[in-house]
Amino acid sequence: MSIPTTTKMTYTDTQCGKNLSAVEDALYVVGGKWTLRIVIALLSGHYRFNDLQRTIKGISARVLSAELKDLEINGLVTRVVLADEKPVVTEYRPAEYSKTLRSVITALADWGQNHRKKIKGLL
Amino acid sequence: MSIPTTTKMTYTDTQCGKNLSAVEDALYVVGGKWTLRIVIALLSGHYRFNDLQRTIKGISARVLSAELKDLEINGLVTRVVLADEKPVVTEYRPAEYSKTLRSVITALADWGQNHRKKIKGLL
DNA sequence: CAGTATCCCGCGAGATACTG
DNA sequence: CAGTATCTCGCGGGATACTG
Repeated sequence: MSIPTTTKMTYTDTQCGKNLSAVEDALYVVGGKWTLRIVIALLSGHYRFNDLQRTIKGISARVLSAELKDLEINGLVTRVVLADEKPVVTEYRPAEYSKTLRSVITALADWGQNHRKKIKGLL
Repeated sequence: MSIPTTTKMTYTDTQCGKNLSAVEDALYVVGGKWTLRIVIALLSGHYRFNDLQRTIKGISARVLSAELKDLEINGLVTRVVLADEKPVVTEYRPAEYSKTLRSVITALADWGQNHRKKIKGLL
């Protein structure tokens, strides 16, 4: 089965492998620079393209557009066209599935907040 | 807890801002392609350079080296030289602080595992 | 074993402009 | 408003080789 020739441990090792590949799977979908930020904005009620762009500082239309497309592919976003005449009106709605990311987001947000405190303490 | 059903919102909005910047802070430290994988390996008991490189498939020595350096700077890793003669022996130990990342890692791992299941179900 | 030194390339992504 | 079209560039990071 396992081949730790030079090192010991077997249990933690397979645990490690599982964690690694699971985290890799997650990061593949959600590890991009903008992905989680977009999901956060969506879950906070920003549904429109320009609104999203304004909310997520620094993102370009091109990137936002591309990012929304594969969020849709990954089942995290649903695109809804409310009006396709004259000035088009579109909404990007967080799919139910995107709510499963909440635990990830809070874990990350908590850690980030705490880390910021830690950094400030060092100055 | 309640979400304003109107298009204008203020509460959720500032919530969104907080989440966004907190998550950005976290991602800044831990959002790199390799960072979390390295932390996982470290927390699983892989302390040696070559061991880490073997465990984390696909990482090059150059990148691992660089990554370990700023993990050290960020207080997540402690470098310990066990022997500096002849064949140098070094250990990279996960700092106490790195354990605070466990919740992030498990949240991500859980989601990744679940996501993989979901994907398989769609085929 | 634990790294460093180079060389090199792709693509992620910024800036800017345009359209139905 | 909601995007698309280009053009451009840096740097993240792979490959390979070398060293104390």
